[in-house]
Amino acid sequence: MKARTRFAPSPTGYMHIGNLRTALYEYLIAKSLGGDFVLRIEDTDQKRYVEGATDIIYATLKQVGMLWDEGPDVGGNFGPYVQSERKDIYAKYAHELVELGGAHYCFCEKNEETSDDENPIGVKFDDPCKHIPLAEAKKRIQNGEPFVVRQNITKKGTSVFEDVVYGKIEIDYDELDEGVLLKSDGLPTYNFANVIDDHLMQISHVVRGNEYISSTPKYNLIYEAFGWTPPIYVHVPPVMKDAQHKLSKRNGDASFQDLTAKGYLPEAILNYIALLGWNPGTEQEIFSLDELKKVFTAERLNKSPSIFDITKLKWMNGCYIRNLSPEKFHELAIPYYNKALTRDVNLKFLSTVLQPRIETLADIVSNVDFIESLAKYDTALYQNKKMKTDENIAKTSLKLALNVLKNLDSWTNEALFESLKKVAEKSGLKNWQILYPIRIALSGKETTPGGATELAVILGKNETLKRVKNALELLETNF
RNA sequence: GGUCCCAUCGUCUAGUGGUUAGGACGCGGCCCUCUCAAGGCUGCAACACGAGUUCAAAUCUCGUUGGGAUCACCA
Repeated sequence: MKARTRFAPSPTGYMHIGNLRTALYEYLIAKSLGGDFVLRIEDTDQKRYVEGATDIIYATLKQVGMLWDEGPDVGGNFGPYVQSERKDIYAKYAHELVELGGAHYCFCEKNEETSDDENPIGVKFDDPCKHIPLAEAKKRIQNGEPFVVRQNITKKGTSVFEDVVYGKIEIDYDELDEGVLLKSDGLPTYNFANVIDDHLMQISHVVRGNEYISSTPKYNLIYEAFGWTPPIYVHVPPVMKDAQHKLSKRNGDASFQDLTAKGYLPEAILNYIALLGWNPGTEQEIFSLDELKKVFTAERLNKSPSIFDITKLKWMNGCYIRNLSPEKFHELAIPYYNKALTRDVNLKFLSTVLQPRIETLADIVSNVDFIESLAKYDTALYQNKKMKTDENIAKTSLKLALNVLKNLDSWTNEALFESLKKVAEKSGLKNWQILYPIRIALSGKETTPGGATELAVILGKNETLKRVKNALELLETNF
């Protein structure tokens, strides 16, 4: 049988990291086995539908390169791929399930607070409608009475099933409740739709969060009633924000969109989340999607929840940024330059200086602030024990440097460095006693991306000379 | 509360009866160096606890503790 997996998000908002990771594992299981990855939209809860949410799903999957073989937009042999368009299918199977004895019609009033006061935890709902004869129930439906289809749990004993991640799971049938399968609006609940769709779409591996473990026996009962074979189950543990809270949009935790907006690369995010709960069995950590397809096996998925660690993502993102071609990096950096800079500077060179130094693209902004305008700074910055400089040395160094720089025509990093080195030699100063003050004069900052000559190249000759002159004036009035 | 599941450095993890318990992030130190990064080297740091089984347990069993999930006309 061909491996087929599905990603079945409900269009309720943004793409969560946990969702995306589940999608990744689904994609990798299918692709590592040479199978198909199906996209299905689970929009059976009209109340939670969010306009535009499906577009975010499409866009995200495309950005990370997880292309689907079948789905609402690309079609396929098992459509439609949007659940609200499959209403008739579910209704047909729901009625069939009633005939088969796997469910019954229920006419009880909907009670929003069932799980709280009226039906306290631990007390199962015992549906009186279970005992209505089928013929009578059908008559009431024909008369237009609203109804739901509710599952029958008649089996006794223990349900056993095998999970790829968790192994053998045993749950007593007594624990299962007779949940609603088809709602009074005619749409199915997840509990029913997922079984029908997964079977009809010939899904071989069902990958989902481990919160579904305890209801899996109910799904198996439905498969059984229809005489269908249940899929291979792969329940994955959640991605946590900390030891006790799941990562969730509701808490304002980062979504994929938030991360890319903050300058994380889609490839890095994907690589990072692949390793949150899975490992290759080797010490390799950097993986492209194509590499993952080759080495992924569901058997190496972890059982326990993992905490999303932005610090490690940052490091990994830095690795990806450094591995970018200089051209690509420059292209990605431009929007950030446009945001932070209006001055005409050597952006190409700025990119080469920035690339090895930043971990997210957003770091660009804080790194280039001094280029746009030189903030007021304390001349104490010129004091540095290790560099053996202070305001007085800076004053002489800058004077010497200025004389050479103003006559220098070849404004490259190498040329600047060579000529300043000569200044140092002639004056008996150390290289850094010349270079350190220049760097301060050009930036007004203690630490900068790049050294004195690099900053000079970025700023250009005019601005460099201007800033050195200003620095000298400042030093002369104070010392 | 019932039931199910989980438990190795702060974090992500390797480990399937015999290892100096390995790697990565982070943190500290050193080297390199035109500040800071990057790169190289290095240090600190873990088997939740208690019984058992065994010549031998992070690994197997039981219990305890801690955590998570589930018990909707949400998925």
